[in-house]
Amino acid sequence: MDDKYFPKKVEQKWQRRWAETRAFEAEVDSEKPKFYALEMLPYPSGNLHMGHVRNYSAGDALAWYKRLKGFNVLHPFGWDSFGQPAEDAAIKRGVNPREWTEDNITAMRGQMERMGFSYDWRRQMFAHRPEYYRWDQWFFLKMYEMGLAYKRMTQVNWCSHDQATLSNEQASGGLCWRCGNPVTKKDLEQWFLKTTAYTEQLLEGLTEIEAGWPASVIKRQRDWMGRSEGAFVDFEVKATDDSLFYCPIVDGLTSSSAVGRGRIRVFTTRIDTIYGANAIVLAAEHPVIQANLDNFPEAVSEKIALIRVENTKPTDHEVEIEKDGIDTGLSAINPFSGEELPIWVGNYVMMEYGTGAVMSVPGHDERDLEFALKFGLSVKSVIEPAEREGGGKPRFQTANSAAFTEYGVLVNSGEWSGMPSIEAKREMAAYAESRRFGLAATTYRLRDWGISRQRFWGAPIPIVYCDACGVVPERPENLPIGLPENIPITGTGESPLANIPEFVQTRCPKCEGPAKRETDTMDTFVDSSWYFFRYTDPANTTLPFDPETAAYWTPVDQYIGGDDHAVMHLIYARFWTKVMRDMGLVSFAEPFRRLLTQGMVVGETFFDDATGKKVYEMPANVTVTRDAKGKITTAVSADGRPLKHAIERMSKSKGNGVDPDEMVDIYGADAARLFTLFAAPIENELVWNEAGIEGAVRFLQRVWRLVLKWESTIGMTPLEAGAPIISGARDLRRKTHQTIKRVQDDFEELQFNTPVAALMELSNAIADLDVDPVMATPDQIVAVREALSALILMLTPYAPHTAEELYSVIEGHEDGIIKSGGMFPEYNEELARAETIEIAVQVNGKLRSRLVAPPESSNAELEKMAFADEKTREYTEGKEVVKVIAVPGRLVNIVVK
RNA sequence: GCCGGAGUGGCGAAAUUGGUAUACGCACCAGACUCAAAAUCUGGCGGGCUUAACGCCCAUGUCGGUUCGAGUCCGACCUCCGGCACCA
Repeated sequence: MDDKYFPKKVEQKWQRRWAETRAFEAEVDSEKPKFYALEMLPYPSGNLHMGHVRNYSAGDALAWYKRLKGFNVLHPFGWDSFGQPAEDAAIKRGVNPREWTEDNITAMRGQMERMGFSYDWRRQMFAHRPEYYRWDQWFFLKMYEMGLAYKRMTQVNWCSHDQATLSNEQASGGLCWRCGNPVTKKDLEQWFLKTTAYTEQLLEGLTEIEAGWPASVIKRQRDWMGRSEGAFVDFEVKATDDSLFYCPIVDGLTSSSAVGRGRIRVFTTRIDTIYGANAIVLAAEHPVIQANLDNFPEAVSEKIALIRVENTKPTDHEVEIEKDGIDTGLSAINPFSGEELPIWVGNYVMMEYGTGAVMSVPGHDERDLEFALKFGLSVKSVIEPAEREGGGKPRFQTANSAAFTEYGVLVNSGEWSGMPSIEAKREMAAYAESRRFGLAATTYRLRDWGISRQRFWGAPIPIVYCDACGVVPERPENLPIGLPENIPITGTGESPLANIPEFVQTRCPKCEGPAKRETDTMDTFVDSSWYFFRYTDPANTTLPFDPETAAYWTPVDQYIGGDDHAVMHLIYARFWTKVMRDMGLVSFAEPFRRLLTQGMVVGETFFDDATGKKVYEMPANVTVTRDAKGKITTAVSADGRPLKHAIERMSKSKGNGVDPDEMVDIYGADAARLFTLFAAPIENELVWNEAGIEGAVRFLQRVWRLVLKWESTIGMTPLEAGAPIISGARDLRRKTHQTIKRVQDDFEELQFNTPVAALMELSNAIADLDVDPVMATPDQIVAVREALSALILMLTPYAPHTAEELYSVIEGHEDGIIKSGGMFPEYNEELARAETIEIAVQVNGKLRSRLVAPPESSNAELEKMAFADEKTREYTEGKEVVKVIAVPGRLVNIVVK
């Protein structure tokens, strides 16, 4: 054993040994319990950053822990290697996207290996390779067959900066998820996957996984599905001239036989307020409006066109959009009251939600009120607060007050007056249904997943257009439909594949006649929707994976990644799994039993106040002052210039990234891993602090020196389970077993930071045993040996290289921990038990004294000791004792008057 | 605006879920070793009062409440962070 700890030497040695011994290769083994540990796959940008390191360090720690606990652990890795950056590089620098991607993967793979993560590299998947994406295409064909894939004209979310279409999830907040620029709308024919067919299942499934997922992610998914219960109500259109106005059946809402010509259907969650309706307001895109554009007076048509154009503009949520609209001149009959209501077009009604038509009730809806006030429409109150506090009459709505949007009691509502809202909602919907002009209904915010991308670097959609046969799916045996090599990529927003005749021109799979290929490729989120199943059977050439093999490994027991995928990847993957279940490939519906979302790694950055230029990436040579809350108020550089301070996500592009390779070079992979897990709870944001990692190295060095000190002594003494317990060694053995329990309990709770503190305490305890090993008694040697052995094994998840090396020193062989049957240390309750414990003595709830007692002391004994205690007597003497509370093992509280 | 989450030393953070607040680490201070420095080791380190010791008082964003006892539970407020955003 070296006198000093040389991380690089140890790390290289064990990385080689692990590869030679195939230490982390796992196979189906029905004798052992399995554990599937999975981290979200990265995009191969070419650079590993500290966020990756944190993510994979946590996953690797868990994988190691489970191995040491005797599980058969599947821990695979792969690359989300389709996508835009490769194409951007091709456009900007003329490189080949495939070569660029492969080079990046090679570079990052090297970085990953230097970190020493325990992956089964044989199972590596690459989204961009035909062996993988042929199965994307295979799934697409299956879904097409099942009626889950379809094509339609739509307004897509369009990012003009990236020249790319985006799904709703990717355009959340009106901003592009990748570049952050505002999203506009564009008309395009697109392929969709019917995620909406699974909305209810996706919602119900959340209750099943709720316990193992972060509450925030569950909540965000629920919000994203946006279930809302209400009713459809059909309003009959009263046109000035019936022959001119056509009122088509609203698409997709034909389930009710009551809908037909001459009616407009609205969706409302507040049918109880229907007597307060003053207008019907339609989206500019509503079919009734679009079908009749030519029939409106010119001024009206122009206004509608204007609103439509405004709707396609980027949305800026900082600024509230002003209500706008126009009276169409049409009117409709309120089926409840018989009242005639004007039909308006309003910019605040969205075609994508509900039916694209609302009944405007300004007395009880903020938006409708705003609209009514702007255009001078009448406002009527039809709901009163149910409880009249103080017995006074409730205040009536006036036109200028805020809308009363809560539930209450109906007024001015004909025969329904006096009924509470909740009851009225149910009864009025039922009434509408019986009269065939409405029905109770549930609508969702979730929409189908648009997967078409006018991009090159993705899996081609395996569809052929034939003049004779129309839209024809490819034959599965023709897969993969490969991407052509060496083609010009322009980035104009059109599908690059459309310009490649060799790709486009093909034969119809049905009639063998000439035909054209679909030139759009799939959203890359398709690749990541099922990759974790491919890991179970990565070489399969007849199916995406063998169902039986997958049945052994899946579902994933623990998934770890960033919460930025809460509503994209994590909804798509759940959807895909449900589809696979319906295809008979898997037998469950939820792919991830437990989910852990780790916080971002951020860096403190300082800018020169005068020039705005970044001057210091790390705060090492910056002097800062902080306010009472610890926030940095001023920062000054070493040469006295004032600096601006910012905390931002670490990345190479921001220039504040700490390069993992550099960390490994200076401190070693083990220290880097240990520090990222110790510095903060895994779900918190981690502010990178260079000094902290030095603490991690120091700790590893201390452990190294401890082993060095005891090496020769304990090497000669076998560890005997039943060794006698004598005096000094007793405390160390107790500490060892208490630590085992703490570390184990915390790992089960996925707490990675607190076990490190426990291990540091144990290490300090061994060092505190101030004995020259040569003079040590046998029981001391046994205790030290046990403590060191446990310490090293428990250190493995954090610092596997160092642990392997030290373990080989103690055990005297070089097989590696896993191959030599190393297990997580056994916890012994008997040894962990304290002989004496400290009991707090409180008088009137204030700590006044402490006493030492046997842990099994009864309440009566504790009380007796407390009253006998001199310090306690000072506070109780001469006072009336009202009450005594004793908590075994903890405290005695004496209440005196 | 609506919905979540969080406020504990100079900093990252612990606290067996109502029972001895500040574990562990970072930074800092002092000492030992050294010609010196680094490294290492030892000690100190929430605030206040007290000449010092013994000790006492106050401290988990603020103000109340429940309780023998509150960082933890309840109510109101303040601040910060995140999510959603005209969803009818």
